[in-house]
Amino acid sequence: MFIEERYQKIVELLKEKNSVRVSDLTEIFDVSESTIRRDLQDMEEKNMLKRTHGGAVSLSSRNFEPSFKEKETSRHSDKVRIAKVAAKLVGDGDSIIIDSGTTTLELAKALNAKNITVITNSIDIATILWEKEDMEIILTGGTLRKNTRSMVGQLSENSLRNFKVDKVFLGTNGITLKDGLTTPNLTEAITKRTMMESGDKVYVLSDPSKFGVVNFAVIENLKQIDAIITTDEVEKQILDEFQNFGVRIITS
Amino acid sequence: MFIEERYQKIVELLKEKNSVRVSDLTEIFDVSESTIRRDLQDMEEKNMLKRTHGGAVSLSSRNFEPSFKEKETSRHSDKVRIAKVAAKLVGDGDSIIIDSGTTTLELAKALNAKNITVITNSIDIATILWEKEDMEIILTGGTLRKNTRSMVGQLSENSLRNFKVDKVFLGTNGITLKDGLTTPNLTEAITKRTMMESGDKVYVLSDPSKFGVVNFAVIENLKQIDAIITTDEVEKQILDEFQNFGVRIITS
DNA sequence: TCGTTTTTGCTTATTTATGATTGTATTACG
DNA sequence: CGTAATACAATCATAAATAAGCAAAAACGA
Repeated sequence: MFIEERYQKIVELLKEKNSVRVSDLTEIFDVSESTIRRDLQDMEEKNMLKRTHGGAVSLSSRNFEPSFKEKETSRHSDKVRIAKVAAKLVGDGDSIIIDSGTTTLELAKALNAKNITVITNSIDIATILWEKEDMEIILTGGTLRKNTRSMVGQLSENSLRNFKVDKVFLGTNGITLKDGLTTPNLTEAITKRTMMESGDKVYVLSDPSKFGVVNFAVIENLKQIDAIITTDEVEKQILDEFQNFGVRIITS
Repeated sequence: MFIEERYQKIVELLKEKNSVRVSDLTEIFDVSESTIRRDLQDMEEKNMLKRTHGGAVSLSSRNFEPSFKEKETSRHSDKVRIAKVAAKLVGDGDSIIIDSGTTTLELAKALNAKNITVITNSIDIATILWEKEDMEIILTGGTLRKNTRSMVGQLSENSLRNFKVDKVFLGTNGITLKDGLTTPNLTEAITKRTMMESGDKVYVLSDPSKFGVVNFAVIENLKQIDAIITTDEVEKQILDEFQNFGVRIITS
């Protein structure tokens, strides 16, 4: 078996399982650990995978597929449900803004409208959309915030001011009646606010854990929002309060 | 049996088995190893297969897209060498622009100056730099060009005009004395030109295969360039011509 | 026919792929 | 928090595969 064939096979294995172990690969190919390590090193240089202690993971899985643990802890299934509802709001030919965030990332995956224009400040969302056909993708630019992999700051806001889109899909870290939408980072809050100003309709995607949470930086009060998309796990009483306040609630 | 017939037969074998060994082919055709190697070398140049140590594998099964990853593997070592030289030009505290491209991607990997600011229009470069410490990363924004994974267009140029950096590192698809720097896409050419205007020093990273090549869209003539970084594989005579023209050449 | 070009095989020095070994780094666990 | 277990990089030796140069054979054209 040639090196090139091993590479192919490793790529295939990564597609199936998202990760491979050095020890398994030595058995599969019947070669030494040195050889496998060299293979992985080579493949990492060629951007074919990401090495880890003990083996390697596929690049896409690293960025987009939440690991097993993450899925358990961070309400992944809620986010997928919310994203599917949000995706239905996007019609063929729409232009939309998608904010960075884990829930909005799911929205990007779920999008299936034809011929749409998407503006985003998230590198991960751009990478997801990159593989879809029939779509114009515009990135806002800006300073890269490393922990959210999003572009924020003045540059980002300047770009956003060039556009008026049909719909804006925002993520948030906290949402209450009194303080509205909040997030831990001021710069990010300002970017989100600019996004709201660039859209006709503004939707907030929020899993149940965000309700009642207040963070440092206020994005905007609820009056500017057209609807909050969440799941029916949120207590009915809380949702009613929001609706009485004039905010539309869409549950999945 | 004619050479062409051997070629055909090898292609057939590759379709069946996905890989062929030099040793098997010598038996099948009853010729020497030298002959088989020459055949494979020829066929690789004609993009009929991919050589490996010991034989060859078929292209189709390997990678369905000869786009980005494929480009990366061709002349990869050249690119790494060039990138290392370029990386040395970056000093602590510098602000630089890095253009999109496979060679400049290697530069991003090789960067090791402290406390620098990097402006780029490449998602892949941003992703590489994302893991490094001590670095501010600014993305230009713009429309996503799918085959180069870069941001181009008006938005990109507007962003770039906000900055004056110490050094600009550009990729190119072709470089000649007469036509200067050229690339196949007009929009991308304009973005590159804007980058040049935003920098004090402009360096072009070019592997040897780009010399003498002219593409559709002219980026800029050579007068605007401070130096071309390449390898010593380029014929001395050609490099001399460039130097006589007033362009500094840095080889690795 | 003769000189030229192409194709081929052989030889040798070089490169590549691999496994083993050793000391070091990272992770897991009590 | 410290220690054992595991994984790692770096280095070396070796065998296989390769590139490059040369010479012979075959094909070709005038």
